Amino acid sequence: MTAARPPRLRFAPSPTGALHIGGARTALYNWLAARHDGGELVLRIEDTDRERSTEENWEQIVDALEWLELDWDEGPVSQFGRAERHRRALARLLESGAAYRDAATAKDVEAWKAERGAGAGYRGTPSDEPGAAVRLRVPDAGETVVEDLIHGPVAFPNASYDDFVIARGDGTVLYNFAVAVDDAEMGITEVVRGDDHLSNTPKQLLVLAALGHEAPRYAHLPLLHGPDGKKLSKRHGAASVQELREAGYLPAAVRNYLALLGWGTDDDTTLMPTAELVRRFRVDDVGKAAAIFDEKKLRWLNGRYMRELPLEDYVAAVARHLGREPDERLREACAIAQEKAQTLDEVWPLIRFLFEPPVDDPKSWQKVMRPGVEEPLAAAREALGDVEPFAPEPIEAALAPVLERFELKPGRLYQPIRVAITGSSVSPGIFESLAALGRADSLARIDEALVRLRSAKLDE
RNA sequence: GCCGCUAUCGUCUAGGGGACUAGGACGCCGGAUUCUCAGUCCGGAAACCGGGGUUCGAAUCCCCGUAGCGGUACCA
Repeated sequence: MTAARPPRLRFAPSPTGALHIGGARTALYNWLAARHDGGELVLRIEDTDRERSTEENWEQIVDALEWLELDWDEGPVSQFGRAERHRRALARLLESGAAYRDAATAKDVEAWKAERGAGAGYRGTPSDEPGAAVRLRVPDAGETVVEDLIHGPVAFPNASYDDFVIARGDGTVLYNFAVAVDDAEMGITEVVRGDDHLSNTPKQLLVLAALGHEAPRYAHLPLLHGPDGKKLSKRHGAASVQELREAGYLPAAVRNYLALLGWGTDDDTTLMPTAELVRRFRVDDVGKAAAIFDEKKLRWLNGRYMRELPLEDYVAAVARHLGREPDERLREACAIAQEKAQTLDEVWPLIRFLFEPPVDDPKSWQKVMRPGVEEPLAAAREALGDVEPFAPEPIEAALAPVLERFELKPGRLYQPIRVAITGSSVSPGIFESLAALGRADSLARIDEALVRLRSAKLDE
């Protein structure tokens, strides 16, 4: 047994819109780290910027996490809702002299810096003016070191940091202050977040030190980039969790894929169910380099998960995605399509012919309904009329003599049948498709195709 | 500008001084499965950013450069 207490982590997104894939990965890593050690996960929404925080954005985050099936033990906690505690901490710093009021504006700070030369951290002058912001005193000498779980120790010279603003003139606090106070007061032991916070960490460490709090352990995750190597944005296709859901991906596959983006095992296992992820994941093993989100691999992984799903679950997932009832017909349709789709989105085109008339696809028709198909197709129709029972194997057996009689390669007969009953040259296995459609509909559709074939001939 | 992070096939990665003729996965190319597509199976092409060091030996350690990224707000 290890001496370490179970860790307490937090996922702390700002409610500025849909949860991005990068945010989702951060959430997943926090969740995995917490579950791996039997720790706790707190969901805290960083909403101290009132203008950018809307209720709708809150819901989007919660909704995304729920879809990903990532649960939390506490929250969602509103950071803004902890304002009173922030005020108390602020008062303490003001009293001890660790922080001071300064009336300088951004312009003043700029001027100050222009005078001292680049690189010098701003140092203000205490003021009693009403509306003055509160700044933290940053030491001129020495450095602040972040002992990062992923990067190792990273040193930042104190002189390069401004006496930064921790509270606005109106008394509301700023991010770097609120985060430090909350992490400490909420008993957070491990902070796992994006790399973009690494250079902010010294500020938080300084706040923690001024307050006399112990610092949590930090792990800064490399950022995720789009296929062009740039920071992930809306331009990169499915960039949010919601878009992933709409594109027909399975939560379990997304978790597996996301886990592998920046983290790997020494044996390079790729397919890892969530339980295995929980068992093997360690933040310390996360890589340092930014990764690019590659939807191709996600598709492949998703296909693997789709095929391994028990039929009941598969039907349920497809029904939910299509907004249909998981009835017997859908169940039958899923049974013949499961091997073929990589995303839930790809299922409907394959099974559509079981619910609607054949699609009108001129390309398929032209490619397959060449001169000479009429006779064998008519023969196939006759053979199909006598099949008993109307099931895959008997159907195949009934069609074999037609193949022989016309000396056709299988595709020469099956493709026309496929186009006749589905309208498309792509479908599940032809025998399964016929059986699922049923004898009456199958024959009727082949008849219609024959009529169309004959009238086309007359037109020539 | 200043401060910081990062750098292995197209992509995700393994590898952390000799086991590297640099391994796996996705993707790609070719072949097989004599019903399409998908799947599956087999085979193939494909990488240590550049330059200096340290060392008997460097993808691995150090330095410089280059590139990418992040921070530098009374945003988060």
